Amino acid sequence: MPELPEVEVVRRGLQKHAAGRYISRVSVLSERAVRRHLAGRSDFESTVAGHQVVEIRRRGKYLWWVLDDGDALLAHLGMSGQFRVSAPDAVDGDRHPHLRVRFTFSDAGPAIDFIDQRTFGGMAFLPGQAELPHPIAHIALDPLDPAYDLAATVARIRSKNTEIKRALLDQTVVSGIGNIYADESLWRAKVHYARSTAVLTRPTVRRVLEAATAVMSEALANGGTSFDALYVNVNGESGYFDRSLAAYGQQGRPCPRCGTSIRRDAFMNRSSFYCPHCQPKPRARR
DNA sequence: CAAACTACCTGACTGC
DNA sequence: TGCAGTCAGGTAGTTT
Repeated sequence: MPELPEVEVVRRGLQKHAAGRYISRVSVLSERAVRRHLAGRSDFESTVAGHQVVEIRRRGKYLWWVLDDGDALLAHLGMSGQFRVSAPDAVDGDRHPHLRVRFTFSDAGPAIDFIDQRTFGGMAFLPGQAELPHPIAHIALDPLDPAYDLAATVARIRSKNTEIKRALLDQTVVSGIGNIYADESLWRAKVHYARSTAVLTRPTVRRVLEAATAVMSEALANGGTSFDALYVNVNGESGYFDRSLAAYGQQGRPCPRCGTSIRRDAFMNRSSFYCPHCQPKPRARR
């Protein structure tokens, strides 16, 4: 599912295929895709049309189109959202079944489609918020941001009273990490998902965060992670990082480091994959 | 105030 | 073959 590396792949694709172009028409096929745009579907269509796309920015799993006049078009892919360059010969009767929003441009180039099966994704037009849209002011810097502060993030995690994986998934602590990269980071750092942040040492938390940065950088270099057609880049192509996963989705397979069978636990209403030998369960605390 | 829980969604898959 | 149940999981909003 789209986490930081996958969203960054999409950002780069949009930067290449949408930046500099003038939006001539916006068609919202599903009102739910613009539910965060409080003025509604037709207002979204008429307000966004006519703008030029200046550039595409990203923080964590959010991305936003910087429009001329300093306005922003904020988007989140949710679980299954995609931005796709529409096929050159696409016609109305030929649309993707989960097409939610189509952006048509004033030039002869292809439209950009927002496609989303599970409809957790969406977008909103935010006037004058190109620098940092207000709805994501609470989202922490991500590890690939030049201003990301590792030491401060270590301190923030250690000040919390929770389990390490919950802290990694908390987008107000560090952004961009989802279930896949949380598990991979913890496996690399040899830390169990339920270890208490309050008692982890500074070097241990640092090791986990450095692993997160490394694994997401490697995934980005491989075009992101995808298990199926739900995650693809703007040209509909899959990344290759799933072949490099050591823990996530690998239950029953040998740990690449020690050979012990990878386990899967239910945690936080989702799955956690880990090596019971490399990442021993914390001792129960009273 | 912080931590934890839940609703929101659709489609693939499993078991009977 | 069909159908109910389970799973996938990021975020905002609510509850504890």
